[in-house]
Amino acid sequence: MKAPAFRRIEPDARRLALIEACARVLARLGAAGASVRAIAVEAGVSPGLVGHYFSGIEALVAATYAHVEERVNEAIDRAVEAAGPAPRARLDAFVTASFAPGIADPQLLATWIAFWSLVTARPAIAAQHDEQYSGSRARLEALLGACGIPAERQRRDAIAVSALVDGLWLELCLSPGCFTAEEAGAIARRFLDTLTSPDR
Amino acid sequence: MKAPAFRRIEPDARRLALIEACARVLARLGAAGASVRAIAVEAGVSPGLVGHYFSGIEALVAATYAHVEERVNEAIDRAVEAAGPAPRARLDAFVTASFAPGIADPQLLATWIAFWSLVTARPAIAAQHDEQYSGSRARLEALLGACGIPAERQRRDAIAVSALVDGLWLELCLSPGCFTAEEAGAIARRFLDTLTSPDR
DNA sequence: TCTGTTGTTGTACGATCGTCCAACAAGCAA
DNA sequence: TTGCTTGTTGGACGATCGTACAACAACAGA
Repeated sequence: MKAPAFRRIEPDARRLALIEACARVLARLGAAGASVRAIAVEAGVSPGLVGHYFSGIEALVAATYAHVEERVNEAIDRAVEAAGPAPRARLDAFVTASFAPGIADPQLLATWIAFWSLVTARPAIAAQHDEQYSGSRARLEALLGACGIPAERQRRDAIAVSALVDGLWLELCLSPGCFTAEEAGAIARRFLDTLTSPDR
Repeated sequence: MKAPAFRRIEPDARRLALIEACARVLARLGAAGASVRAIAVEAGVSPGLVGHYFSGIEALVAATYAHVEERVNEAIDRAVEAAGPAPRARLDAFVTASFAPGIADPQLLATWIAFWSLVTARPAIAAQHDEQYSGSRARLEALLGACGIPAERQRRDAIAVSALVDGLWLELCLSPGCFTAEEAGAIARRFLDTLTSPDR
């Protein structure tokens, strides 16, 4: 009576395990270290299994980006809901959560970099990026609309807020010592003041 | 009488030639394609020469980033100078030039991505990034100061403008079809309006 | 218990990677 | 012209990459 050499698990669960292993490897070793073998070791499976669930390493990276971005969005949404019903408080919670520990994190940046490096060359991945970006912007437009931003300004302002938050997030990940998450949040909230001010 | 098999050139010129070849390869093949051999072919030299001028491929990428960023800064500075003496016009020229063709360019993004992927893991490269970022921010602070931004607000506002411009620039490179360079410039100039408005 | 399905293994393969270094030759000084 | 310095070559080297595939075994159903 010996222990089984491996366990079969549901395909969706295995896919998820590989995605999460990929995210951990990206966080630990960076974009350059995310090889099929390293990911397989992290997931506790053999290298061949990666090819069984994903058409290639690029597809796994793209799926990992989609999964990590979804988790980030969930965390931000929870912060927005926790802020209560006041539209402006919800908008503030959105930007504050974007710089919270675990979100503005150098280890997360590696996943974004690995994905960005594929966007230019692979049309399918560029389409995925466009889709995720427009989804993120739509949620921001809804928050802005609730604050009284007129419909014809929502697109432009959502692009602006998104760019400001992303730029601050990126710099916070690249040089964590340059300015703090609190400063980033204060800068972003001050920008929201100018957008929601009634005299514009 | 036969043509020489190769030409000796001044070390600084050879270094520059390798850096420019690296930039072209990054633009054409992306971060993943920037191998020693591909760069050597692009420069018209043998692969061994790369190791003779740079301690490794990472050092060449770092030098390439520094060089490309300097060229970008020069182009922006030229635009600022061409705007004349009016401080606000110079500030507008700064952001407008940041989205000009050849600056907001997907081909340039590959150089930034290749560099960013090294920042987290390599302390020396992180230090280089901090230095280049603070230099870029200092020039922005000077432009803001000339517009009447008080000294105690210059650091915060420069961080904000830099983040907004970088965020717009990044998205413009990743999805060129999502919004235009003109829209990005308009968004950034509108933000400058709020900063330079006398009532704040 | 036995059988069939298929998730999983482990390796082999060719390609490509970064680095290294002995040999070569271009160009300057004598 | 000759000799010396050293920029440059080009291949060898081991490591690692992504992918493919035949064989194996876990597990459900009979």
